[in-house]
Amino acid sequence: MAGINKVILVGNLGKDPEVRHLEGGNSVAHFTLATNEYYKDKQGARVERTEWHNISAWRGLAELAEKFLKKGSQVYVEGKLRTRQYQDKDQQTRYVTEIIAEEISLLGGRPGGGTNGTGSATGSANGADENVSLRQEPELDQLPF
Amino acid sequence: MAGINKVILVGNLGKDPEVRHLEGGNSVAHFTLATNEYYKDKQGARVERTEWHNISAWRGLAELAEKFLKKGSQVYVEGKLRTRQYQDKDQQTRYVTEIIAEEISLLGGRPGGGTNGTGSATGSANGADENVSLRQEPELDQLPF
Amino acid sequence: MAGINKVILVGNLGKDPEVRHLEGGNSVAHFTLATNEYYKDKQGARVERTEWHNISAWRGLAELAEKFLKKGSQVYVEGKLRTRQYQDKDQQTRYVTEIIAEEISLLGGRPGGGTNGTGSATGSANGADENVSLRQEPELDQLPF
Amino acid sequence: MAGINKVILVGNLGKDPEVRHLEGGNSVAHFTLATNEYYKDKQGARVERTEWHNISAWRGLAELAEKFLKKGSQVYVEGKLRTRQYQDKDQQTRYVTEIIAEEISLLGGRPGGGTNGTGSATGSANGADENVSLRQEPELDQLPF
DNA sequence: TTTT
DNA sequence: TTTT
Repeated sequence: MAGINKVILVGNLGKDPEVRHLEGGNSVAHFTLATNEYYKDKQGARVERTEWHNISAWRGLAELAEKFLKKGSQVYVEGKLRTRQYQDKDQQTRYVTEIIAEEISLLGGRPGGGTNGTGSATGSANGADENVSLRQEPELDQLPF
Repeated sequence: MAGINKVILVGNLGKDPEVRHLEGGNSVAHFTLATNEYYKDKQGARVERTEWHNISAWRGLAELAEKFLKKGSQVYVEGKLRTRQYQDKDQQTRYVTEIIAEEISLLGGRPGGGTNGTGSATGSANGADENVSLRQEPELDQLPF
Repeated sequence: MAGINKVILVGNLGKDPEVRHLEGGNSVAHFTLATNEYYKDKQGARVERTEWHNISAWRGLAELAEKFLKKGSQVYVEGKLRTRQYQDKDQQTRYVTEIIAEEISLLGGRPGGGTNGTGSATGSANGADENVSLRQEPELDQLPF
Repeated sequence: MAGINKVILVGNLGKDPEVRHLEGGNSVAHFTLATNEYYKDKQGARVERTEWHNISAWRGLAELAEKFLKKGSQVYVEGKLRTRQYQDKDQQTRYVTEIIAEEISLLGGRPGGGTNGTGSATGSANGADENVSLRQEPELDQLPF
């Protein structure tokens, strides 16, 4: 029986996305996303806690990430959880959990959600003036699961 | 700025939950949840892929899990992602990603979604005839983050 | 700027779906879905409250509904909200809010979540033994908005 | 059996919230939220479509709305669907579907997502500099269902 | 490593 | 009635 595997995040990119263009025309972007939450501890002090998420975006979503997202951008990400295993340098099996993006939408107003270290202060260059949003179903057989 | 960190799963338990009763009256349940998906590969063959998720449920949700969930049960789980780090036996830092449950709802009809290895074929004993569903906000300062 | 408009429901069909096959090969299914919740009133008495939702499913999702869903079936429905206006018999403008389905997944175990008034007690005929689940993006320009 | 009734929206307020302070200290805010989507029609022309949602926020969420939200603000709203019936001026039964908010989070960067008709251009007055976010379970027996 |  |  089919199940549901859905993640919904709203947060800020920790760094500019890293994009790799694969042989065959495919491309993939990776970035980390911070989601903050606030609560009071037993002493009543306000505590901030940040959770970091590993996001993978493929094909059209990788292109959107490359063009429009950068360090600090506030985005909505919807996707699915996937835990991959790999061998570390000591040949130990390790696991890493990622969110495979299925929808990305750039949030925030005019001035944009972040500053680009490399300059390009061209007004709302990466702001959400335009409609920066895409939904894309994963082509599962093309992912290196 | 606060973010959104939300996971929604519908799947089946891989094993009976493991419940620990902590000092101080707190309790925590752990279980794994399988979400299946189906797709066609390039040759058009039907492929099934199973993703396994680590679920942690605290306090009231742990009690619900202990009483009503077992291997095979079909459940709805809503929660948040949390990646913990720990030291493995070689003193290497390792990471594991879990879903901290905020809502659990037992799905499925009368006969229940699973068989209990220990017997207890008492009709709808663990079926969803009753309302087996609970939402509970995490008390963040009480979790061993 | 693009927004997010998402509905996630788990509930039971109130009646068998009504399916219309439109000219041009398109088809649409309508059904109502009940979601129950339980709470205690001020006197501590347990109260059940049922919310009814109007679901519209198009094309492949309409076919899935026609083939596999019936009165009582427990389903997961994901979709988007849409409020339509129409003229009632007195030429008054009226509004109705529907959920346009984007994903439907039949839940529940072997015997299935419902009985079919027309018989067909063929074992797990409409149970979720098979993978009865489909995601389908709406072709917005083909919907009669 | 309990169900799931969940709505997730990201959009912009059409007007400032209307807040009523009820006898007994309770309060409720109403506002409309626009979610935009973009698609291409059969001729390939880009079309924008706006869906309007009726949001009701109670108690703490009403106070958050009153203090921090205004026309144009970009917000995340999570809640549940509820269809109310009422008698119109001709004593006809009418229905209206609302989203009862359970979580509201103000999105957007410094300059804030909207302009206040009454002035107060005080920098980030309504921006999301602060953590403007609240989750609150509905006290169902206190809502005028 | 983000954001406020 | 919003936003871009």
